[in-house]
Amino acid sequence: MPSRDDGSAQLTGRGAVVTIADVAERAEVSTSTVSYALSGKRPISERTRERVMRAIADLGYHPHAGARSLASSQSNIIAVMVPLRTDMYVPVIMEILMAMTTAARTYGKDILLLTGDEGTDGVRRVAASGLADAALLMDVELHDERIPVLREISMPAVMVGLPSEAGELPCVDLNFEAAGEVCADHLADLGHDDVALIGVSASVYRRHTGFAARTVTGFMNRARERGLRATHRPCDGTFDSTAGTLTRILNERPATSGFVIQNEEAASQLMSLLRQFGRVVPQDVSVVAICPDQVALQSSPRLTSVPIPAEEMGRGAVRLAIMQLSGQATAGATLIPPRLVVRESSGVRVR
Amino acid sequence: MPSRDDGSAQLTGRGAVVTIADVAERAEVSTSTVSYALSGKRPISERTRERVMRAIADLGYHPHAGARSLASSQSNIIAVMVPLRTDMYVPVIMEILMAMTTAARTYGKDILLLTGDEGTDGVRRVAASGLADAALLMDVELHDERIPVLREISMPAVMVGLPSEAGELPCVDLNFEAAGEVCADHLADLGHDDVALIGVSASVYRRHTGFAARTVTGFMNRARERGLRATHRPCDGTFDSTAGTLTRILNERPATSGFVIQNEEAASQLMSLLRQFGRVVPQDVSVVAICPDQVALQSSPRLTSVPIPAEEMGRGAVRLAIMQLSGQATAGATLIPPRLVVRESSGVRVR
DNA sequence: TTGAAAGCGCTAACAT
DNA sequence: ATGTTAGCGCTTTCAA
Repeated sequence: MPSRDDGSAQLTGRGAVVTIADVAERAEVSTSTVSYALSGKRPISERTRERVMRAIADLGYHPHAGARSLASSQSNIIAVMVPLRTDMYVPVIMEILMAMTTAARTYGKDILLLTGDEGTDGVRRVAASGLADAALLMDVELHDERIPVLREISMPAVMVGLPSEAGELPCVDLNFEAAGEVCADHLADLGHDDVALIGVSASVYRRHTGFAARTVTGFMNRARERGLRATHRPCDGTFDSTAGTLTRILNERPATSGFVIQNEEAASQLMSLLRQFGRVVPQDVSVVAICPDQVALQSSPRLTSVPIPAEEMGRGAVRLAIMQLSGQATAGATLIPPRLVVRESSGVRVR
Repeated sequence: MPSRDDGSAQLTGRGAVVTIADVAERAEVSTSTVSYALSGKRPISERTRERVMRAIADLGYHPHAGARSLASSQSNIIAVMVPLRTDMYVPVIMEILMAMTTAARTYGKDILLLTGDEGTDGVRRVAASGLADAALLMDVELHDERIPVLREISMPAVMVGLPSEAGELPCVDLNFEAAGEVCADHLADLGHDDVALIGVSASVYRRHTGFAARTVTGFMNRARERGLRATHRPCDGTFDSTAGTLTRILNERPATSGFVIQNEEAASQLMSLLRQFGRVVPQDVSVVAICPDQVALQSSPRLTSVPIPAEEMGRGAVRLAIMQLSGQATAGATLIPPRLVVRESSGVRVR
């Protein structure tokens, strides 16, 4: 390799390679001083620090990530594993992912993307190769095979979702059980006594993906406590499925005047169908959705909803990972309390 | 730092650190032999290779990513920049992203996620720090500020989308102009002579995000060539907007019997509205959508559509990046030809 | 408050 | 076909 002190530009991928030695030379200090000025791990005189910073700016220096990771055994990379086939609504996944990426940058970390089909080997690989120093797992299942692996490799990890055997592993999720309760309460408060929950597809319930079942539990229990007649139906999100589900509910219980819908695809379809069936919202029936704001706002009328706090979940997961990285304890589940936003789709029952 | 030859397990993040030296010792070869056995950059006898592979498996060895990147100036990481606020339909972005991640792994690469709000500095940073050795830019705009940066840092890069000043930079996209043509042709072939394109929100057209305008161009030109009366309307995806757009079209041109819709949110709404307005699809009107299959399939009736080849776009972008990394030329645009899938929403015009 | 220098684990000449 | 070894650019003792 050509020596660098001839001042010629390098034609490698990195362009002109500026090293810490270059910075040290220009600032007339040692390389360790530059390193410490950057990390703050030992006191540096104000005068020296300024000279160093100046040199860094002048030369456009960026520390080499690989060298840093080799010397410090810290990659400053957080791996995020996203299942290929997920139970969650894709825009929510995306929003969480972006929130994670943004949050990670505020801690000087970057996000590495892993697909679920790399499976447990993916986690092992990035851990063993030192590629990442923490892992975030999205859309975890009740019995997730990645959980034992996480324990085994003892790498800081946070899960988005609520598995049953989380044990000491930290996780972040919306409190879906409380969300179900909030919805039941809202409808009960408005005087509705015959209510129905339209949920996600039956296959999701079968796969035991925590969140779906938890909403049902919260909703049904609270409905019973409030003395409501309540029922629950899955729905796979196609128009025909939504139409079938609604038809059956209205046939079996024509008096149903309150709906909770936890299915982003079906939400807007439900509104069209109610209109088509001659039910005016919110005069005849009230609808409460558990969905991202975007979905609630593009329906007509705009939906009263419990929003999915995607941004908060992403940010929270990163924060927990960073805490673990700095040795702080973070065990247990962080359940975000639901928030009810009342819009135009719910109102007092008119008899 | 404690020496490793005392056999004690390390309690760092990486657990028991297995190095190439450990593998070499166990296989009774030199470290370079292990390295070459892994990279294939020089011939290794079958017997030796087997011993090495055996040792690697026995010890559970994974090369240290940082060390590798330092020694080889190749990080094996590809950065992907996704805009925070995008014009594209989010599930499509996600599918492209996942396809990229999966494709990258087949080349032994990993994907690093960058948000658009890191802006041009983000690209500079990952390039200068050697964090990534190629960049993929999603949802590029017609005049994208990241393009000059890409040139300046001379890092292999591929764009998803079709900017106007692409120059020699490779990009991948669906041929939206041809997609517009295909839709016009399909409707013309079915005997429709009064047709309308319902597009994305006006703000997207204003932002000049290539794809939207290109579809309109292809559609309008081909419609004219085929002697159709054609019109074009933006739509922002809310139910009220879709209803308004449709109402206006039907008021101004009651004879309109062919619709092209390039708006995922509005597609299912449009079907409900047509039903509500008493138009039977496909007997009274035909609808062709430019949208992902998932959207086409969850509508009722299922939509004739030009699918967005998300998976192909993601895979193609990675392939082009890999080609550049290995020194092959890849200049210019790769426009994926549209495919028309006829389903139940289009049929011969009945007068 | 600062400097000198020994690695971190790997790759790629340069040997043989 | 294989071994030896000099770095890659940084962090972090150990010294001063």
